[in-house]
Amino acid sequence: MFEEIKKYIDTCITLSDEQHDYFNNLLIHKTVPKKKMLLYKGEICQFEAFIIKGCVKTYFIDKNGFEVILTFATENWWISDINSFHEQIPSEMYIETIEKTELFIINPETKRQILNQIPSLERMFRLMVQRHLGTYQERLFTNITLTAEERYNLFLQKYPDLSQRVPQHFIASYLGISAEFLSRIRNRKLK
Amino acid sequence: MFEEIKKYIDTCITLSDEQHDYFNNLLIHKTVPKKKMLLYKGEICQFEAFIIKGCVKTYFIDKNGFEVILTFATENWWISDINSFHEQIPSEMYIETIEKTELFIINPETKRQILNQIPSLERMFRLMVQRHLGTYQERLFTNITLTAEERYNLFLQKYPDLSQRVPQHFIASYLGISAEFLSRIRNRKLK
DNA sequence: TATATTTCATGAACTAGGTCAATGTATCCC
DNA sequence: GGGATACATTGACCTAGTTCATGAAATATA
Repeated sequence: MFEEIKKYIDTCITLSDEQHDYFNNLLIHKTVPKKKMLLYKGEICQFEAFIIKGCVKTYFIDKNGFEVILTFATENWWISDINSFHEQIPSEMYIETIEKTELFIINPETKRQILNQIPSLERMFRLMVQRHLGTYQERLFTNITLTAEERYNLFLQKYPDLSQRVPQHFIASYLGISAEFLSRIRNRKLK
Repeated sequence: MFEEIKKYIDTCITLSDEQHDYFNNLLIHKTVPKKKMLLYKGEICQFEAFIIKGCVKTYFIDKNGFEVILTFATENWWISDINSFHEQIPSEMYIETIEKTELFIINPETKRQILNQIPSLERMFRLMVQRHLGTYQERLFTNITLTAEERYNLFLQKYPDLSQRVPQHFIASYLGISAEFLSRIRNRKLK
């Protein structure tokens, strides 16, 4: 069960077996059903969660009440409203499962404990934030410079599995286009 | 000269006078002319810089060779390619001054020293990254959900001084629209 | 002061992508 | 298994924003 998160940590830093064990013991294991809200806008985010199995989306709601998906997260990704979690301020976004999802959860208190005990994990969490930042920078850039079709192709290339797993209109929302137009793009590509 | 950066630090953490002095003494003060490149894509970013006076832009270049401005930074902002700086990997972006600019510079070595001596500054730097992240999240959202005119109004409201300081076509680039269309929007607003 | 360079505005024609409405197709659930 | 609900496709029409050109201001530079 701890295999995947160990792998993830190993990509950031080197820990002893004891340290891994200490870390693992503080994780809270949880399974949540499909379509379950993990965070509402306005709430204070009390978790950083590592996805063992399943799929989650983070989104904003626009002025017409429509979802705008910011990110999908699947196996071996971290999910949280980082700002809300760290500063303990109300969240701007919603987080919701798309599939039945199995998670390791860290709450503010366990995080404090973990970092106290294993300061070198600071680096892993910093990398986590930086990777998020890089992802957003890239997405802003591609959203501005690429056409809808180019963005869709890029999406297929970067997340080939997601295009099978999540409904099409979620992908449209992520790409910033209407569901109808994505359908037309797909149609066009068949020819 | 150190007044502004002290103010900035104070919004994040509390330091003693000695700590402030220690910090200030490690800063490298530098003045660079207008239109000076601070970082090219492909280079490894060796600075985190606090802007005392002046204005800087960060940008990508799109497939047609056009600039897409990611951020403007002016007085009391930090500027860096955070990812490139921390991981010492090649940068994805360009950084260039728009005006004659006065900076405090921190290089990787001084940052190591500073954090060694004053670990509580870790928090300030983490906040810096998180604020950047929040900014990008919001921009992605507004870029997807708002019209060009709405985005321009938001820009005027959030950065009233910038609209006077930087050429219009830079603002268009930042907003993700053509310079011509921004001109039309402005014209429309006059009536 | 003249010249080159940037910057800004405006018109005309075009297109990527949106909206609305109708219909078809899965999927879920009792 | 059947009715409801969610999801995908398609057509017709619309519009926000682009591109290309041209000229006028404004700014820098010599």
